[in-house]
Amino acid sequence: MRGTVVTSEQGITVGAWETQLRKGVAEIAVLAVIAREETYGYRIVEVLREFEGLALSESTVYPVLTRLANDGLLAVRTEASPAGPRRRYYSLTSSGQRRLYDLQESWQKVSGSLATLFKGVAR
Amino acid sequence: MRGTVVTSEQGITVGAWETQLRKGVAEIAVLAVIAREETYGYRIVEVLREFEGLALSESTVYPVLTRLANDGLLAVRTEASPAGPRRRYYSLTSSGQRRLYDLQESWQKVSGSLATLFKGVAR
DNA sequence: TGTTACTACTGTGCCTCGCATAGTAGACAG
DNA sequence: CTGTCTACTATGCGAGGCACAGTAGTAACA
Repeated sequence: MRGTVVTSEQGITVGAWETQLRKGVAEIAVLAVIAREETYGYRIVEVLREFEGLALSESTVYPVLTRLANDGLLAVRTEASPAGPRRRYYSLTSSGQRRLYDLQESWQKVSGSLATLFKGVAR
Repeated sequence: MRGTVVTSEQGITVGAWETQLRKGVAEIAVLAVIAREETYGYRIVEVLREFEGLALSESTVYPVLTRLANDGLLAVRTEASPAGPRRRYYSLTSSGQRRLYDLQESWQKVSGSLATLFKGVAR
């Protein structure tokens, strides 16, 4: 019932993500890092390690990248590394940008709701 | 590695929750509702339905309550309902209050980190 | 030259959680 | 006595995070 239903034509979208939010953050964090600058998996792991509470292991990031790319949210390009195997550089497609925007909206709602909820809690 | 390790004696704690955060919000939302006032499962579902992005179904809330109670974070008391089966009223134990506080801390960190991350994103 | 270390990505499998679905049961209105 | 709220219980699935393991490229060092 309610908005949980995926309205047929758009597959996995924000509605489904709001379900996923509670297992998530990973997707939005990865998208945000890529939105700042085209980059590759190993680097994303390093970058997110600098953000408290957002650290993700490689075994989380790589599958996310694969999934997002399969969903058409990311474009890929490979380039030789000066110190290792070829890097797979990811950038946002227009759907990817749109998705990031939508996820940010959802995040704001949840975040705002939680803040409101916390206000009623004596500490 | 890092804080993900469960330091033997305290079982599932904040470290583990920071793993769980990404599937979570449910736990912190439920704890927060109970912190405001002693209440029961069905009512929690109703209350959270009023918060955008925090709506949880009964099949999510009840298992959460059971788990939190088993972990000693909630105390239970039953009371007859004027219009249905007996209600199971939950309140926070001192561990529960402590846990809620810790979860709020973690939430702030993640939330703040995401906000910082978003700042670097052109829109 | 072979060992170590860092870079960079791939693959497998487990465990937890959210949730859809279904069921039980009390109270009460028509 | 049927339907509709209220209130909780039980089952099972799918998705995702992550630990763990493996492969491979580059380079320093003995």
